[in-house]
Amino acid sequence: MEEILKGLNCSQKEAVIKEEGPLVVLAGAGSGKTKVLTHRVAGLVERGVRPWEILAVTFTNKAAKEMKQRLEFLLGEAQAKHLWIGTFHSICGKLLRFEIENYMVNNEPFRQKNFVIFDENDSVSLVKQAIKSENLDDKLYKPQAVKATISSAKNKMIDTDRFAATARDYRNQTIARIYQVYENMLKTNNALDFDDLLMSVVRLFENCPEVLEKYKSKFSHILVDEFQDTNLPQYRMIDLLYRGANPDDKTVSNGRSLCVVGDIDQSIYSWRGADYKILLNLQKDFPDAQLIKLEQNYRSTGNILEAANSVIINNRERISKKLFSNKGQGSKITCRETIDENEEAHFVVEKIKELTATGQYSLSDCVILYRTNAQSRALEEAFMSGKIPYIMVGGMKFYERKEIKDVIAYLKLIYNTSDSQSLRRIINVPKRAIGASTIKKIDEIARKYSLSMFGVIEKADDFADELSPKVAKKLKEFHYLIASLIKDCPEYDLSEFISILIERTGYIDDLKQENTEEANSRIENIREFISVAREQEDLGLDTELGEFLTRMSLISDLDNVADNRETVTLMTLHSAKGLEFPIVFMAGLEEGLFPHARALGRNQDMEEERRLMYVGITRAEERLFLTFTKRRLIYGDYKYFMPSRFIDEIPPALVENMEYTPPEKKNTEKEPSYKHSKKNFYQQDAPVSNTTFGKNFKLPESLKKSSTTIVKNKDQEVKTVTCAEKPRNVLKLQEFFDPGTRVFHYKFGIGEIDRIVNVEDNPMYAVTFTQVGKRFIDATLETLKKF
DNA sequence: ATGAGCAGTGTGGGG
DNA sequence: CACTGCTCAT
Repeated sequence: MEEILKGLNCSQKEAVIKEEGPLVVLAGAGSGKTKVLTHRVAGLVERGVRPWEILAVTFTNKAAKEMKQRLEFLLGEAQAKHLWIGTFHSICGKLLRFEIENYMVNNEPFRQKNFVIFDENDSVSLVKQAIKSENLDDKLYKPQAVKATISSAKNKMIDTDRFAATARDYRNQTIARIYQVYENMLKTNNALDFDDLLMSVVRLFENCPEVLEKYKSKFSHILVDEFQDTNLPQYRMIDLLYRGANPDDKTVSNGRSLCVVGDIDQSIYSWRGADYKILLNLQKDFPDAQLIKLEQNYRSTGNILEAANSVIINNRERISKKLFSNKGQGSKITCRETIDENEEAHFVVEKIKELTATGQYSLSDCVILYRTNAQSRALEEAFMSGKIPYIMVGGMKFYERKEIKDVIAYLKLIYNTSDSQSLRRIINVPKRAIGASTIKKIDEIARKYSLSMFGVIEKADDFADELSPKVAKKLKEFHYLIASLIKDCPEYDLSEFISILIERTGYIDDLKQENTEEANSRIENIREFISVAREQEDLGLDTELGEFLTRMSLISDLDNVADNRETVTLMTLHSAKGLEFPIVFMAGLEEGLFPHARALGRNQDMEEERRLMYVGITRAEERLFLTFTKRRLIYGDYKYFMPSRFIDEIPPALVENMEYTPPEKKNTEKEPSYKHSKKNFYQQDAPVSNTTFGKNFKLPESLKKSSTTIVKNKDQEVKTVTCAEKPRNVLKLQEFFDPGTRVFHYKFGIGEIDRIVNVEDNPMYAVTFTQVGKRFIDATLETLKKF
């Protein structure tokens, strides 16, 4: 225990020690709340609590992973692996996989246990189908907007009946109809959307006392991180797990505990139903709760902290709290106005070059935060031109790419043939001459006979008067393909099975025929996906298809951000929650962008914007740069902006302004050349550099080559595969690099080959890159060159 | 059934 | 600007 308490301050110790009952920790930014949580878990285990009795809920998978790692260190792997650590969504997914069939609605299970999870795209397109099937105009009822309404209802635990009953106007009554149809469709697809994961667990607990009792007695100690971002179903779930169905039960606290950690100043997810009032009201719900405040900040310098404090005091709805630091004043905050988003981006790039030039800071010390994803484009371009490696969090996620979604759709269909969404996605990919009209017909038959679309295809012969023999033949072929895969799936490891899948479906062949840069990169991505599966097998993760698919649905891009990479990080302010960096740039501080236009004039929303500002500022340890521009390209034309009010809320004494210098005055200064000629700046350094580019990275048009995928290096002989029409039949006398060879990859930079492995009969290099870590690279594509 | 070309519309953030 | 969806020709 002494070991565990070492290095903690008084309040932190108190929070770690408390044995029984409810505990609320109000933890300011950088006050060591993660430390409190992990040490609390370690302390419990040390006191004899069994690891599997502890449930720790975090906000992101990344945070969960970090916590797990720290606990492996503190407790050893043997103990740590039994802990239940995860996000609400992943824990719900796991729990439902076991228990969902116990939740009965009208005498049948709410879902079968092989349910699939629909992501946002699937859900929106399902809503769209629902709108169409109700013969409504999807211009009047925009699928996205309707989905958002349904989602917010679900986050308030409002089911279809109650939604219909409380719908006052015609529009909402119509949405109620769509909601009902949408729910029916989810059910026929045996699918859940993200919101359902949470809501279903609550309903399960409410409707099934035995199941609740089972988990209530299992989890005697519950910890929740980032509690200010909890929504109603999440809170209900925690409340039910801790107190059970009877909140007045006084024996609850016997040897049990609930510890929630949060900071209402960092509540930034109200738009998805989170409500910091849940945290504020916790002492009402739990009168015996102990309250601990952590106010010492161990992260930021005085100036940064003071800026954060001065901004957040403008919010009216908050508990007064003032963070203090013992790090000294530190540097002033730098504020910079630029002419447009390109100059803003170049300022950031040049500043980073300057800060890292002396070796005092490394690229991984720097982060650029912005309000909207759209802002990333100009920044990315500037980093590419400036040859600074960067990694972008968010944006296009790995599993959101077409080819990955396609492969996952195959897997989902194989796992759960009721999933007509996935079937629609891949029934004609690659082309099988099954077009839109056929799909429509299948859908109609499916509705008529209450079958899944796959069910219709299975029984294609029975619908001879509706499907022509030609079509039926094609469908039978497709059915045979899927059926054979279903049959063979259990016989193989997952990674092997995926190889077989892309082989038999002809997916890779199809891409190979295409023989374009894009197709090759898709092939690479699929191979990487196979490697992900393989790696998960190696790590001993559960690669049973259902578990794997759940994990893939819930993984977020942030989770893949590895540490210690020599790259700058780009991300939204929302993604940055819980992270810290020595140097922080906040870009786009303009009225209408940040605070966002949709928050102007609405006080509640404005306060949330301000909390977002607070989150941004408090990510910084040593240096903080704020930038804003006069004009910005939106929808293709320029809009003009005023500086953000949040800048004015920082005391001028803390700020050092770097005024914008008009171009004509600049000749005498030693400013970078980009200010003179934007065009030149983009054109000057064309060749691909040894940098890591973001996942959205596309080669500039000028660099695209049709015949090879390798960018040649002047002084290095590189063999390139000359791609004929059928590249796979070209006789290749290829020499492979040996393990240990230092290599260069156009996307991942420099690395070293660990070994050569075969993935679906394709040689692949397992390479550890300095910047992106371990990757599998197709050896036949020869994208690697000796370094 | 498929693909090219055009018109219309949209971006707040994320599991 | 970028993406989707629709129309029309093949």
